[in-house]
Amino acid sequence: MEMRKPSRGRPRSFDEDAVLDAVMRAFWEHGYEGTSVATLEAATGLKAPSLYGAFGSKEVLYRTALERYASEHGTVLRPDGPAREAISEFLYEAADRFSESGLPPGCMVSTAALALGTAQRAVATRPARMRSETLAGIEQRLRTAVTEGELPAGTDAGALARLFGAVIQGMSVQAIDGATRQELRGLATAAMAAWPR
Amino acid sequence: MEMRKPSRGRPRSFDEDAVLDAVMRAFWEHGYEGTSVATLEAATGLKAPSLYGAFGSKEVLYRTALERYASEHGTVLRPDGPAREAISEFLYEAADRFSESGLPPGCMVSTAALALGTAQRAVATRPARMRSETLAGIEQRLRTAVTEGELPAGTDAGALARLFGAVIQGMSVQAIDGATRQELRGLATAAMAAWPR
DNA sequence: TCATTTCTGTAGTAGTCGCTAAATAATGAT
DNA sequence: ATCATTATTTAGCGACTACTACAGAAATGA
Repeated sequence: MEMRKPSRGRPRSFDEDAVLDAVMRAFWEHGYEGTSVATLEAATGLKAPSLYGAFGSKEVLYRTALERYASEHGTVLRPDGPAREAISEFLYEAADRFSESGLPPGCMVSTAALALGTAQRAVATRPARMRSETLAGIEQRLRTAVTEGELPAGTDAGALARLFGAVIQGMSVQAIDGATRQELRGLATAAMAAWPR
Repeated sequence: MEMRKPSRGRPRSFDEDAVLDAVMRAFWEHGYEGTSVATLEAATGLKAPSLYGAFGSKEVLYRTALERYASEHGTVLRPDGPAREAISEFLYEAADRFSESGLPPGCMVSTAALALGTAQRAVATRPARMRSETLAGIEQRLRTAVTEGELPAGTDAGALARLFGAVIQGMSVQAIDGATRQELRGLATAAMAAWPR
């Protein structure tokens, strides 16, 4: 992907990956507008020009951090096996991830950029698309389960997908509000009772 | 509640209630940090000194608007009748309210102040408590339903309450993401399948 | 009419926002 | 050593933030 430039000139004094990790945590915890460049300086130990030199702008920094979050802390639906187990695992994994000690609570995507000033609306587009893709992924999985007979014909796959998506998003809110891992797991268990039979 | 001051001096040139309504909509749509005083001036047609004279500060203005939202656009659990119907109505009413045309989408409380800078954390306290109280209210209603035999003994009322709370919160996120009223109602229907039997 | 009270608009405050020009430092190439 | 290139630091940019001193306007009671 990334071309390693032949190292001419003064080398970077920081590990770009570690810095991006710190940036991600800051945005994860305080959101886009709640995280100032001064906050990022404090979180990374770098000065603004270094951040801007390495990444470009606060907006790009946020997007990069968001992609990193998705790839390192995101949850994906297991593509094989029964759909019911895939969904169940998905919910329990979310419960665990949203309550991971040493990491900010909740999901960076679920609660990202829900309320923004008009100027920064461009920032909200990407997380909104991520949420949309998650819903679509769940729905597709459920549709397949219907055609394969795991779910009864006539099951409203779209509504069911929205339900499980809502459960994830609500778990994120409750994690931020201080719900424990045990409570989130109980929530996941209760949600699985909505599985059609 | 409010003492009407004996009207000496120049009277207000604006309807305080209408102004507070406009302020509420602005905060509802753009959140606390996403709404600047300049935004509020544009939304109300007033200048800052009038707003500050009538209310006090942006923080007080937000709290006042939030209380107004809760009393005028909030949903309460019907205290009588079967718990199942109360919860069901609660979900459908939320689906309708979150997709009311002419009003901002989603719930001002569910998605309020989830990610804030450390300085404004005081603002997040009140909506967080409101969410907590909603959860507690649902749980109490379910507990009663267990003791009255409407729900099977051994039902995890706490987990079930968290589930329905999460559904509300997730519906709010999806409403903001553009879900239609019909889709939200379908979500509510799917959620009610989790009701123990 | 006059003084008093209260509100409104003008015009600003100090502080923070995201961002960057310019100087300095550290490296590889010659 | 000297140059070219890149990174970091200092210092500060204009724009915006929440907020307010002040003066004028509009109502009141005396």
